Amino acid sequence: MEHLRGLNEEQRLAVTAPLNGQLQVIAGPGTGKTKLLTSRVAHLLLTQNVQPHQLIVTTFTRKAAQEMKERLALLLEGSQIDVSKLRMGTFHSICIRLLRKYSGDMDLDPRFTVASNKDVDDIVDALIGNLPGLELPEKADDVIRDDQGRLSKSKIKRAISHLKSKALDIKAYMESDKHDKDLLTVYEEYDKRMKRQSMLDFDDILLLSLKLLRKRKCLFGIKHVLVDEFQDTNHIQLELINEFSHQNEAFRDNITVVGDPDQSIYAFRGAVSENFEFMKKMYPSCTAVYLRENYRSTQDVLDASELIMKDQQDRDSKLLRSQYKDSFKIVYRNFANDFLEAKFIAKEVEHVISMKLVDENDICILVRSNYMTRIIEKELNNCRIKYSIVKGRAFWERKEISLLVDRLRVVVRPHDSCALLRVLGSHTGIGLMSVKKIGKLIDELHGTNEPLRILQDISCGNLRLEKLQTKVINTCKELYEEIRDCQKIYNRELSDRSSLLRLFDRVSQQQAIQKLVTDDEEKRNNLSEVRKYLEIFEPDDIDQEVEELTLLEHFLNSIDIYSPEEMDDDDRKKTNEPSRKVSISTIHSAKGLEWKVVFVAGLTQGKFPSSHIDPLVESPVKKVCEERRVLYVAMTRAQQLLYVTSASETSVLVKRLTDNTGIATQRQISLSTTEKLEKLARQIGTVVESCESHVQKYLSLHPVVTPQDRYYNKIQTIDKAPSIENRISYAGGKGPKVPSDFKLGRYGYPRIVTKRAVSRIGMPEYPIPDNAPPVLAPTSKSLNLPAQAPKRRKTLGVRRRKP
DNA sequence: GACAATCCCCTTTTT
DNA sequence: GGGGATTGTC
Ligand SMILES: Nc1ncnc2c1ncn2[C@@H]1O[C@H](COP(=O)(O)OP(=O)(O)OP(=O)(O)O)[C@@H](O)[C@H]1O
Ligand SMILES: [Mg+2]
Repeated sequence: MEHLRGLNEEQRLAVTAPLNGQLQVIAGPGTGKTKLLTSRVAHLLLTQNVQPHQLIVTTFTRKAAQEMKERLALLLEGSQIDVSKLRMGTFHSICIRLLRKYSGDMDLDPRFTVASNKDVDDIVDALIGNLPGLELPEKADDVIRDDQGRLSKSKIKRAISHLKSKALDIKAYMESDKHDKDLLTVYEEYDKRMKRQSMLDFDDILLLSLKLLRKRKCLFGIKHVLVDEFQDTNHIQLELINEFSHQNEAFRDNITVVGDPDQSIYAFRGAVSENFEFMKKMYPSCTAVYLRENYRSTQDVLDASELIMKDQQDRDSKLLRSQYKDSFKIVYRNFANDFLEAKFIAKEVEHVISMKLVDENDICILVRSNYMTRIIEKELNNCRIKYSIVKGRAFWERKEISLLVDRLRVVVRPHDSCALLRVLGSHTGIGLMSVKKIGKLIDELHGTNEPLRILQDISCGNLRLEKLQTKVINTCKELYEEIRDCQKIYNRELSDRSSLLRLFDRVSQQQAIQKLVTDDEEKRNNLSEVRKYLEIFEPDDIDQEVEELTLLEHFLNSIDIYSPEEMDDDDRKKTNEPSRKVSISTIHSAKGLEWKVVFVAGLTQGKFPSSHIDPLVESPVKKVCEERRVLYVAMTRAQQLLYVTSASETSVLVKRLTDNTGIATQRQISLSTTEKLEKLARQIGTVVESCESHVQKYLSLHPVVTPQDRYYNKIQTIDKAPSIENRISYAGGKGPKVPSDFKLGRYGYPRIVTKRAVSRIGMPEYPIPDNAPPVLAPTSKSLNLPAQAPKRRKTLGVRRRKP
């Protein structure tokens, strides 16, 4: 029984549970739930006479699905079983395939497109503009309005998504007695626009699939349904799980779910960990398995994480046992500002890599929100550390890429007004107003005319729009002709790969794209990535049987399902050179993953927990509980070394780390003595040469900074100047350019900050390198500072330790 | 009045 | 990376 190897007693019990029946595995992080689920799939395939296509396995991300497939392939080696036939993926990707195949049953355009975030944004913006009558100050702050009574884009999006995740379509919502009339109007407008463009949003995909499966047993062969990360399923997903398991009368109600209520972090999307209880009520015969052994982390990581959760109400403490012999104290450290925090992380990463304790792939830096990655990127760049930002679909949402994709969409999707309007807006000479006007026109005339036709009418003067400048009309004409040109290059008859590549080349030569790409190597590289992808892209088997779509259409559809990481992987297999990169990720997308070294950055009051309040959906207390779980998930990603850092004011979430002595230190003790370092290396399984010198280097890495040092390197504050610390230290942004003659500080740090910045993050403090030459103190006058440097000596940050 | 360019500030989390 | 305000230009 090869597939049962490497499992403990309890895990084995779960893996070999009967094919028929329901099973819940409820256990903490790193206890091997995902491993168990993978083994169970193998077990069912190998010993229970189950074919791959008779199983549904849902994972939380596409990456997780990919990983599970790879592990399964290993477990099933030599067995003739074709892993690719498994229905494995996220709920969404499984359902998209289903809907394409059975679109006929749902009266659905089989060539439907999945609306991107941008599409949804544009649609909601347009409908807000179309419903000026709904701006009602007296209804300020309701479910769809902001504090001034205007319709709010984000609120509308959330409200609609919320309805759909409770399986309320327009009809059902209308019939519910406590519906909001205005929300209903907005909902209808939204739906109208989506339908017109044959678009489905993420919630539609689940909702329609549920309806489909209830109407017709499309998945009649399914014998068992397996679900990972069950604590983050929402109402409609639980319904889907049920429906999946009702498709085959001979094998009804066969479900295995695994998860951990403490790791439920998607409440904002309707996830309810109570689904464990709901499921138990639905299936009283459901059995449960609990696991205690943790195979991922050291005991210190587990203890610190558990300590954080002590504040959690309604929770039994969960004592996990680490399987590691040696354990190392976690690091918690606060910095004066986020700039220094990022610098510390970069230095630390550089150190552990340079001593060959771990390599880049063993390291991850976790943050609460996406924007926090920028400052860290910048510092890693400074240290020439290779990194990659983990974010599934983000590649396709980059400016240059999405513009290209929009232009491709326009060529083959005649109803796609979202893409057309964005393409239009990308031309110089056409501004917001013109786009809005034309958008409105498309809205009004859609019944009889395709968007492209309307563009044509505008460009040849058939449709006269008031106050539309001739400049705009000319641009429309240009665009129209260009699109026609493209359609000559690529169409139903000319849909081979070389035509597609020719189309790509034509489109990427276009001015708006060229303007973005010149002077920006990264953007250029991104575009050639896409071209490379087009060269090798093959539609999925499953998708191929669906419809006679052209290659380009298949490609556009695949964007909804595949992440660029997979592109990257293909690439890597080809060139056969493993790319080593530090991961930077939000905590939410790091779910289920693990690294030897983990940094959790940005535990700063107001940022994490985010000061964002959403009293309409959750109570503030619940919100903090969820944020605490987010931190718990983050910390439990670590196998050996865990760092938690913050800037300026410390988050309430980590109070216990600072209050309790002996939990966290300010730098890694395991890197600070030869003996500990050797132990650590042994546990990791690497060989570190000359530990002694690395320890010495580590001790000097974060030098003690005296107040005098800080004083001499003090920052000049001025009233109105570019907020340099933003501009220099953050990648991107469209703020003021740093003047070319801008003086950097003595040590390469910015010396001028705005008063506003100082009030926000406090006066920056920069460490002085050991080899810094002496500096003459500037006069207090020139610095606008008190005449005397602070006298009291206080060690900042690191305390010297006895060797 | 429409548009582009510039500056300042803020930024939840994802399929 | 973008929303919003402001300014200068056509
Ligand atoms: N019985 C075991 N013996 C040795 N290693 C194990 C065992 N079970 C799991 N592991 C290892 O422990 C690590 C964590 O396992 P896994 O990812 O399955 O945990 P999990 O419960 O799914 O965690 P999470 O809640 O974070 O998703 C993996 O590296 C896995 O290979
Ligand atoms: Mg897991």
